Amino acid sequence: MDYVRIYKCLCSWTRLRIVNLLQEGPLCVCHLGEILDLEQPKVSRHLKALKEAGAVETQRCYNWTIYRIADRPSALLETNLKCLQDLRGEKAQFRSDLERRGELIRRIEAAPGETFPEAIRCLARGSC
Amino acid sequence: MDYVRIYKCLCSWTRLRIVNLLQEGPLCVCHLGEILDLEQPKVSRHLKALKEAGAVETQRCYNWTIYRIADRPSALLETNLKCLQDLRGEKAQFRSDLERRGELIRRIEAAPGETFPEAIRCLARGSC
DNA sequence: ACTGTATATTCAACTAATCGAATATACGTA
DNA sequence: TACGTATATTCGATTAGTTGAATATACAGT
Repeated sequence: MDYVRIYKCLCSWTRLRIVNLLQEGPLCVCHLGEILDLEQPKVSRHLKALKEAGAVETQRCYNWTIYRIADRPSALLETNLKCLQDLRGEKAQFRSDLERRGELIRRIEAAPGETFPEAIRCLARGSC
Repeated sequence: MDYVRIYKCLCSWTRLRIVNLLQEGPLCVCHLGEILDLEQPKVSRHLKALKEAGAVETQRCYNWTIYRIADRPSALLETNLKCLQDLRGEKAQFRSDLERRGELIRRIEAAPGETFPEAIRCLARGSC
């Protein structure tokens, strides 16, 4: 795998925040956008870079594209994913992003069926 | 330490080659340039990026600036330096750069005093 | 002081990355 | 079929990174 491409995909703060969030569990594009407070096309483009470097994988679920950390990353990627996970407590923004993720998921789980389709709720549970 | 800056300094193939070489031992700018076949200002600028990210340190020795891997890198840097070292056999260019480094050092050690001042020879031995 | 060697910096040109805005595509549903 | 939602892509503008060429600085030796 191309080392430079891997490092390039990791040298954006937004993408590091995305990686941090996905290490906690899969998310769809719109939820990432909501947590990070970024417009959808922006999130999409960053996710594309991460995918092309092999850091994340996608799964289609109804209308949603669910992004998750790649389950068999290259050695260099795996090392960095693990290191970032170990360091996630060091960065205030990493912690607050994870807080927001928790709030979002609780909100989805508590909401009535019409607000969030069942699919998105099973995603929140990680069973999708 | 700033994660993005660290990844930025690692996302250039030239800088990865420099790191690979320095992991084997310290080198001055002109020897790096000779091994990599790059002009001196180019090497200097790449080294600056590595230094600003905390990956390398400098030591002045007569006319030469000797660059070496930082001896107390941040956790993220240390992880990556170690990982790159483990992977140095995977990249043909890493291997051939190390070959060229070996040839250069043998040449310095064998050369008569006028060709290479004593300082540069003690550098080659790592005793400078 | 001057010379020579090693290294660092500046500058403008070029290339790559990022962005907002708009649009296109995919897909389930009525 | 048309519609709505979620996601992806294109476009031109802006910004950041890299480059070659030239020049500046640092320093040992004369």
